[in-house]
Amino acid sequence: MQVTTLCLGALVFGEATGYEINKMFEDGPFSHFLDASYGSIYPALTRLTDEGLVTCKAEQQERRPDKKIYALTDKGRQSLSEALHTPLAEDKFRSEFLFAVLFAHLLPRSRVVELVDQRLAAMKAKTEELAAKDPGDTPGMDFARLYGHAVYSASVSFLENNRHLIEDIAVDDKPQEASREVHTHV
Amino acid sequence: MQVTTLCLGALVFGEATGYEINKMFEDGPFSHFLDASYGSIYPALTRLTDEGLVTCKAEQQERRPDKKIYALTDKGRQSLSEALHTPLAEDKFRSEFLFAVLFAHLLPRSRVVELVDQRLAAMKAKTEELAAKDPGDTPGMDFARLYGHAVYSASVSFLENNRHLIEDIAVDDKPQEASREVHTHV
DNA sequence: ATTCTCATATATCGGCCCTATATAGACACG
DNA sequence: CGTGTCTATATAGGGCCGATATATGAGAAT
Repeated sequence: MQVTTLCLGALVFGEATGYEINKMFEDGPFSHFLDASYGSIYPALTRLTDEGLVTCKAEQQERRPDKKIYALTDKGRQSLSEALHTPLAEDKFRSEFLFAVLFAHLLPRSRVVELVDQRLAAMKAKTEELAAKDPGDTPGMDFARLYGHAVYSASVSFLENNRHLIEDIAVDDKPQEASREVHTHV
Repeated sequence: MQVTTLCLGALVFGEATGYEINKMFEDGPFSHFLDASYGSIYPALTRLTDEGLVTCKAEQQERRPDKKIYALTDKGRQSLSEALHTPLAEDKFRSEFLFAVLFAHLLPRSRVVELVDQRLAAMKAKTEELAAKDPGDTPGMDFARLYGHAVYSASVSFLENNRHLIEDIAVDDKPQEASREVHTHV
């Protein structure tokens, strides 16, 4: 699914600028399971305008570059609908953490512990973030939020209960490093 | 983290050809949380060879193109270690299913049900796949497998318990479509 | 018997996309 | 009064995926 389609989706929720669409992917309702950035959003909006799937009205601002406000056309709405009726791609999941875990036996224990701690903190933050119900959310957003919450909760539980599995296969911290640290403290 | 680093990781488990490395991402131990394809793997291996991070010995085969077997050098092993000691990128998760769910109120109920069914089937397949312990797996792979199993299980449970939330906001199937189907049956 | 598909194996092209950067004014904080 | 952050658009460079090309052998289907 291309960024153009994602932009059409973003505009279902109302007209918006490229900047605002970017925020939806960065911080907003899409941020947890989609990504797109300026480098793809602006060209996408230009293409969509050329193809008549969105309209673009430039709002003149004093001493500022024009704000370009994009809105869906009927053709655009129909195009999105078609995309949602064709087979969807499977979820893509990419985790450098799990990649690193594969080499836990090559890493000092302190590094593995650090990685798990960082990840656990990030996961807990996400869980909390997704626990808060926003009254402005649509039912679809609500479902996605609850889904994410369920998955992140499971993730946190697993990590807490099983972190020892990889921490115990990591190698002991190098003696010279440990002693160096001690010395600086003493 | 670039594909070059991923290739270094793949070669920790033993020497391999580009084709075999691709399989590790396609079907093998990496497939659940990483991806890379020919278009990036072959150029990566060339770059790594040029930089002395891997060696390449060509094994001549009768009536076949040479098989190029790559192996890690000490420099390569060190480079991987360095990569694992620098801050890792956060997990990336991309789900067209959740994107589609945001527009459940614009889709016919039958389509939403279909999407959930497909996804549930895919998730269950993954869960089963990850339930099987392979004696050849390293402890790191085992951890990653169990992690995936926990997350996918939670995902299946959530979907089964909450699918009604989005199915109930979908619009009724269009009368003319429904009646058309009925007519063809009658 | 023959055809078709799948598996082995390498490699590249086109196009999409991310990262980083440039530009520029408003506003707040110290 | 500088520094950083927010609004807002845009592009260049480079990385990566998907599709395709090339060869051949094995096994399945017809």
